[in-house]
Amino acid sequence: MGRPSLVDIYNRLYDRYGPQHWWPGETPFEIIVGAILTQNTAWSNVEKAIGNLNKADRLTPEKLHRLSVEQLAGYIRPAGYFNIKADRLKHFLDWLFEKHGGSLEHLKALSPLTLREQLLAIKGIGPETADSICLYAFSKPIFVVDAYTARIFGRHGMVEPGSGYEQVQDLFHGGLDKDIALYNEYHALIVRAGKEHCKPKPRCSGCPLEDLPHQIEADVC
DNA sequence: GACCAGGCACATC
DNA sequence: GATGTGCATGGT
Repeated sequence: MGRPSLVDIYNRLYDRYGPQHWWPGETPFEIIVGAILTQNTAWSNVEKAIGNLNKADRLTPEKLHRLSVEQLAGYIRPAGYFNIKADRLKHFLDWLFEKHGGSLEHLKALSPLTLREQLLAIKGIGPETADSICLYAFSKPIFVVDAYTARIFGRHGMVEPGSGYEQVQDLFHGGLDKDIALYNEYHALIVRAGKEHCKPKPRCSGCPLEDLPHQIEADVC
């Protein structure tokens, strides 16, 4: 088996797992909040935090913006890192209201790269969070890279070991059609496969990509 | 109890 | 520029 294309790998993942129905958020704003809360955190914990905000009827930009950082932290506690994330939500909301009048429509009207650049300038929003917001909240054609993406494609020798975020992203931007639905589903499938088969300590057995070439022999279980 | 989770900022070398 | 550390809850 030689090196497969990105599309081959996509098909293999899709055949195994089927559509993942991402992003599991109701509205663009809920997706943005979820993107910040899910930083290094299991989605099940994020759901509890978002549930708290929903139950308290706070899940709009206006209502969240009125809360103090301490109040925010109280609601999002189950998501972990709640002090830091409350601060990050606050930074986003302050920026949203100061620079864009609190309007998500205003954000949606920005070009993909302008939106990405502005999001990255907000303290607490790094490349993955910015790109998740661009793709999943605003349907911008930007591929989302996460720890699983780097790990899986690194272990299979498709990106150089130690590659940075943009280098991994370039692989996908260069090798795939600029297709929002494809970007959306591909990232979700990578996360799905990673959860089951690509832990930091390798457990490749049963992985749909198990028989593909691996970079480091020790990475094959 | 150990390990892991859909990162990021900051300190230090 | 690379590498290490703090941040925290909750599931397996």
